[in-house]
Amino acid sequence: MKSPEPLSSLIISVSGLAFPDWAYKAESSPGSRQIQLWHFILELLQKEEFRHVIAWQQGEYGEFVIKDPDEVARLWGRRKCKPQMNYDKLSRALRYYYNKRILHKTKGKRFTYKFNFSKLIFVNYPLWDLRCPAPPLLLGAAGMCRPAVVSTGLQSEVTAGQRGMVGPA
DNA sequence: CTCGGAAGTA
DNA sequence: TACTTCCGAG
Repeated sequence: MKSPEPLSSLIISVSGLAFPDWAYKAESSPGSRQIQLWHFILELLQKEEFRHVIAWQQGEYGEFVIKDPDEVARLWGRRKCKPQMNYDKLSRALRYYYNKRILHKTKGKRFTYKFNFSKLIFVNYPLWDLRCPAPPLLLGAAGMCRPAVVSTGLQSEVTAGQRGMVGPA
């Protein structure tokens, strides 16, 4: 069954924070796209209820540690309807992110990866409000830490602004 | 554990 | 395209 809700007014509330539905979609796709793994990881990273499963690495910019690989895999598998998911497979998906420049591995540190935020957040989360215990990740760019109450007007702004590339030098 | 090729799925 | 599955190598 398809959701009949209008794209403009769907707001998802998450432990004090509100996220517009488009925040869950990838860069350029107005329609309904499946959730991305990095979206999911960021999602878990925001909720304190998963702090024992996955959390930001204190002191490191955008670095996070998967404290309970099996649980993260189980949660990911549930979201994607892949009951057979496990850390071996999930980590393979994460490794594909290395070339995509979304993530990279923190060598030596077990279950530790790091986001390449410089290219990710600004393109996909123009209004992201990350108040994680970690460093002030996205400050510095245009003031984005705004209340996530999105109106219809912002959507077109986002859709239009996405092509403003932030590509490699 | 971590890496990345190769084949398969939707 | 974005993984999922399987797996040999380091």
